[in-house]
Amino acid sequence: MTNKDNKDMYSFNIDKFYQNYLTGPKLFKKREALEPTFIPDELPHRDSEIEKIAGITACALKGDVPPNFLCYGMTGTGKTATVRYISQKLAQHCSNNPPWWVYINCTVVSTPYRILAHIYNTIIGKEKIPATGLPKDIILKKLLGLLDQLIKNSVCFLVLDEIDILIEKNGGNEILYNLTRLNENLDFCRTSVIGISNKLKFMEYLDARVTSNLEEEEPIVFHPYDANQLADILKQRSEIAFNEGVIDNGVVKLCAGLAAKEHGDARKALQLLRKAGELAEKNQNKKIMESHVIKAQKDIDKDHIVEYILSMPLQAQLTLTAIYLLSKFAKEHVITSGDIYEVHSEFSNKIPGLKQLTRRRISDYINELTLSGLISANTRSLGHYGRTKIIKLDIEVGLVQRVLSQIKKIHNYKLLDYKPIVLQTDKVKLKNIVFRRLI
DNA sequence: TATCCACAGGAAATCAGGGTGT
DNA sequence: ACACCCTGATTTCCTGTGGATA
Repeated sequence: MTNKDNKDMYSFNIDKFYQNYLTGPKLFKKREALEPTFIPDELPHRDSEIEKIAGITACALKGDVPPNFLCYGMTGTGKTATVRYISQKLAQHCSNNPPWWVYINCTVVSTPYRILAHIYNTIIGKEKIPATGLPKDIILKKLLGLLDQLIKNSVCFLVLDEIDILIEKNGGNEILYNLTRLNENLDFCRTSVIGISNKLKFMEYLDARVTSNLEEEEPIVFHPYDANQLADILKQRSEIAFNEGVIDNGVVKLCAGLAAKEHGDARKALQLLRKAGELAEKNQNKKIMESHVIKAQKDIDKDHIVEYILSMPLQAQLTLTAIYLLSKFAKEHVITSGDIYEVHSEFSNKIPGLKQLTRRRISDYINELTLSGLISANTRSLGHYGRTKIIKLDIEVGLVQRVLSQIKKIHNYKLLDYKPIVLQTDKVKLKNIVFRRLI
């Protein structure tokens, strides 16, 4: 460690900071209004979607079975919000026996077993079904019994958010098949499945029998918001979220514009505005300015990367570490998947108890990192020297360095201090990666 | 032009770790 | 204690392949 590594050391007076913060200007009135989970009284620019869904679900008011249907649209196009909005409205117009709603976020609740358990536990209101252990068919039977017993003569909506995640795993078709035809085994209760997906083509991976069950109605497509619509949404929310007059002219427009560039993502727009507000408050500014938005934009991108890397499993983090080391020290060379494997293998000698992975597994990790946008990979043929993937780090080296050094094992075993030495054994490729401890 | 490297990446099997009811 | 369940991570086995080189 040299002095210049400590350049961002400075003295920070936390007491003073809190004091100033408390006496400084108060911008937020109700911060939750900018959260993605917040459902406002009115949903601007989603009239046609609301109308369609209302039409499909209205028969629940009279106790009939609403058909299963799907909602498509990119992230931040209001799919989940609209469905939740409808559920609130439906309840308002249903004095007796209002429908039940079970929300299942398939990112979190991602296996057939857990979906069944989640539905059961949500309805009964406690953790009655254990997180693991029982056979699925037993739980399905239990669930059917519970539905008939507790939700007599009413409807239960099962909302499967991010339903596409389910199909990618095996068993996804089976659980969807079961869920979409629960009614055949129910006497008193009626269920209806609402699938929410941000991938349009996920139906292709679906079994034909599930498709027909799930597409009893035309899928409802949520189109991205344009900049003006985003501005309307932001205006509406900011009136709830902020005190009067704290937003500078142009801030809303800027947020809307930036988010519109990213496929009209309302979530992003709201996040920008919130972050900008937080920055302004932290700096004790009286107003949120455009400069705060610009800064917020940068911070959000960084936060995403940091959060993502820290949430990865250790082996994935080590794969990234290998790529980091290679791109830091072997600048003049290209990085291949074989190199990454070699370097990663070295790690398993350095960290006690760490399993050495196979090439196959590393290949999967490389693909995951590529999908996440942290790296990019191009398969290239090197003729007699085989075919491989050329990997490139897509984010700033310094940032990767900082994040990786936060990871305990990587830090404790000083992996970032190792240096892969690349010897060129032939003119085409780099090979024979040897590790040497740096002093 | 056939060859052959160094992988890519699909499918199925296996393992370990969390559980269950009897 | 025993037989069995569910899941996620990984291994095993495998077939496929672009294009420089022989």
